[in-house]
Amino acid sequence: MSRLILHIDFNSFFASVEAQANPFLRGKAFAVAGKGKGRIDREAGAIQGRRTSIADLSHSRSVVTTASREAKNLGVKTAMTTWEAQRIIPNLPIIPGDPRKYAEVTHRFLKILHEHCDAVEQFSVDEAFADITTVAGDKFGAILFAQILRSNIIKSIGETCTASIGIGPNKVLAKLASESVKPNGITFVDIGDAEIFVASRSLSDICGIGRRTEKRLKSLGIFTILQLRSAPIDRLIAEFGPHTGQFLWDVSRGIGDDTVTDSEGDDPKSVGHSYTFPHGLETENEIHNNLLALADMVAQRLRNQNLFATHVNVFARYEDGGGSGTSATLPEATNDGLTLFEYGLRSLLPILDLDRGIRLLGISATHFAHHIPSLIPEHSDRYRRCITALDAVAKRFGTGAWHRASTLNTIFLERVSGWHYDHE
DNA sequence: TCTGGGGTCCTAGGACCC
DNA sequence: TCTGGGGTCCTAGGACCC
Repeated sequence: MSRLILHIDFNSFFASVEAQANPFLRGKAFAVAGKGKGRIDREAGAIQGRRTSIADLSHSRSVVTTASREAKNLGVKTAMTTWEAQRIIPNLPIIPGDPRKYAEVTHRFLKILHEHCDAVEQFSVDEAFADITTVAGDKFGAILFAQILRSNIIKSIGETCTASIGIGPNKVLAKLASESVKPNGITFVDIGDAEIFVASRSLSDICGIGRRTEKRLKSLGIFTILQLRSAPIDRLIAEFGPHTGQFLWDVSRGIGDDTVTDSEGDDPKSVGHSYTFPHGLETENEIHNNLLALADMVAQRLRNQNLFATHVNVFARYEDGGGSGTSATLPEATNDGLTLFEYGLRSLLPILDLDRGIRLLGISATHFAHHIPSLIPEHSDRYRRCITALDAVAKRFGTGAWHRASTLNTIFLERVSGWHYDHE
């Protein structure tokens, strides 16, 4: 028997939440920018930077995270630079993103889903899958369920936060369905109509077919779902590998993964931060300071979630668009910023080409172990007490409330915190 | 067409172990 | 010492998502 999988997707999520919080924004064109739209932290708002300055948001490389519906109608798009957006709509209000606020709303809608569904899988800040097979029973039960869900969300979150809901026999179809009636619709795809429904969409509509895969398919003479359906499985596997090849063959027939893995209580797989500088970095000293500041932010979040990492990844992007990256295994699981920084820097420096100008630096911690390392010989009690106190400060005032003195004279900190230092 | 910042998963070769 | 096969870890890179 086929399952009933529901996908819910909020429309202009960050903008809707901002409009809910501030009635003056309702019905107006505006954009949210500044903080990334990533998978959120389980403990709400850990990356919150309360001091985000307007200067930060209008620097030439910052982009629009979400545009309000009114702004979208006038041509503002996600991922457009704020500079471009304001060229389209002069004086377009740019609201600094507030992860803490969004995480709170995410928490609320996931809670509603959890109350009624067997399994709920969070897909991003504003999207989730839910298995409603037993709770809904059949097509009519499913549509009724979606309608009740929507009214519960409006009651709990507010009327500006509208969502599209898609229901289908698997996750790919449910997602495709929720996208087919974008603002505020409910779409049901029966398993019997799956092949016809998929064929009515284009290749790039499929979650899992990105720019590259679409281009490669086109180079093989495959431009539509129907053409994809007639491609032999051997050929797809030879071209894209066993995993993607099988996925493509399946998806063209409306076949897909129907297992909703409950993500409640899951640990993240990685925790990282990166930053794009307004000007390329050219000295080892600048690399040092910025990487340490980023490592401290990562470590703080690890401690917040009681995670200990055994691997660290570091990466850089150059002014010319190229990049370098590497990873290192740590001798022992840690959540200390200095340790992440030291191992990260040690593996990054040899492969870094300073002459090309560093436009972005990033560091992330992975491979988590939950147990507390047996001993941390290199750190004194005093150091640990100090870190504990600083974590308390960060928890209260947000990441960015404190920084090491050695990292103070960096471009990155000025941007993140809004502080300005006299470089003398 | 990468503008950014946060993630996930897969592949593949080499080292190393049994 | 080499024969073989299987497994895992490590690193690097690619593709995708919002």
